[in-house]
Amino acid sequence: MSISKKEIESSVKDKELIEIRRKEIVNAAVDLFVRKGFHRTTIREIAQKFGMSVGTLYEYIRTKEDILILVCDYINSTVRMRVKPSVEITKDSAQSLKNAIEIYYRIIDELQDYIIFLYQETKSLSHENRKYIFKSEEDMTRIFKNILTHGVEQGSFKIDEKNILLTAHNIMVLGQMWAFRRWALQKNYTLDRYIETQSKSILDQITKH
Amino acid sequence: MSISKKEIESSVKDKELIEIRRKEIVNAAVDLFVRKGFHRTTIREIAQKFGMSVGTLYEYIRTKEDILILVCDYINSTVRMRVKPSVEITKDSAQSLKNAIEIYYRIIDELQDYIIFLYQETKSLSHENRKYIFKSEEDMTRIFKNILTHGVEQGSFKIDEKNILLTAHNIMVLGQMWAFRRWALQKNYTLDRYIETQSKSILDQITKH
DNA sequence: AATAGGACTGAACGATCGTTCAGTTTATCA
DNA sequence: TGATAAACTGAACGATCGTTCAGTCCTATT
Repeated sequence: MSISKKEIESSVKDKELIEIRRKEIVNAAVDLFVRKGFHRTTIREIAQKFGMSVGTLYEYIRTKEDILILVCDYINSTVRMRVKPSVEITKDSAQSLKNAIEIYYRIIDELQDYIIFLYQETKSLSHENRKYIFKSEEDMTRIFKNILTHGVEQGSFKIDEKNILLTAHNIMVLGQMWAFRRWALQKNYTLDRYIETQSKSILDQITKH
Repeated sequence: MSISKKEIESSVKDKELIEIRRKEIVNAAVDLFVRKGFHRTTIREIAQKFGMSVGTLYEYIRTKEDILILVCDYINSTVRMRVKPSVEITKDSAQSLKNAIEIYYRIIDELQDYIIFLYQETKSLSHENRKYIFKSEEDMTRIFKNILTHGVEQGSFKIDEKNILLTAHNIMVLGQMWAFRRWALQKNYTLDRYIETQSKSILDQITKH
């Protein structure tokens, strides 16, 4: 599924073992990265945390950046894998959108440390790999875009054709904001209230009055 | 004005010279930081760029993080100094808000590299200094909050008391999004269109129908 | 049991970089 | 003009860290 996993070379032959070890690496690295940041985390720490030597670690990756790719990829696909199956496009477009927003925002709340990490460390990736992260985010945007387009087509929503994409981005950013502005928001609002308020104002905005 | 400048110690006695040198340091550092990131930029590069030796640089700061504080502070106060005097609370609240949004969004467009930098490197600051950055962002939020509150009081806007703060945050994040989602937005919209669309939808949402 | 090769180990390497400090230059003022 | 202190210099220090590789361990095959 994920592109990067296929592209990162390894000196180990056993494909299955590569999968197992890389999962261990990601599990160890994701906590350290989120807690200390990419640059402050050392290869030694990661190796120690999943109980292997530095040398072995380097049998499964080429560089430290490879680990960052694996981690970013893991976070992205975790979010996507949990949103996608829960989202359904029904006849009641307003309800579909409301559901999708709620699911997405709750996952952001749950994975807020990871979301913030993605925002902050994307720049540590090479140009090539950064493009991959953006592509992944565009996949998520498309989910909301589809719901919106469907709602417009069947007459539930009233959005200028050209603004559908923008609305999809707004929905996503207003969710992610719950994570990266938590220092201000989470003192003043509960998650439930936040979801309710934001989704109400989004729906108000696009529903025919 | 800025807290940090007073708090960073220096071995140099001449207060005026400190100001001058620190401005040189910030000017040199801001470009390098924005282009290469904080961790990838070396003290040597900064010193070389403003034409002084590493030793001299260390007469004006204590650690590398001090430079980061100076730079973050510089970016924040630049934005604030340019927004604050241009914003005025008039009788026409809707127009006041529209103006404030336009001014803020245009500055974000102009300083987008700096805004992204702030988002990404805040985490490299110590807890103490991060709080300072958040406080600075709250100052900006207050500008919008005041306009909104004023509009509600005189009956132009209809916002639940408890949601005024949230609306202010929404306005700011939808602006900052122009910078940190430029990979998607700036291909599809012009700044003028972006400002128009976003401010229209914000105003629609809070204006009594 | 012998052997081959895949998987693993961690000490060592080399490069980088923040920071310091002994010494030099410059400016000030008696 | 000479003395004093502030300002400046950059080589050197010490610590860190990504990466490598010569050698060991383990497992499967004959």
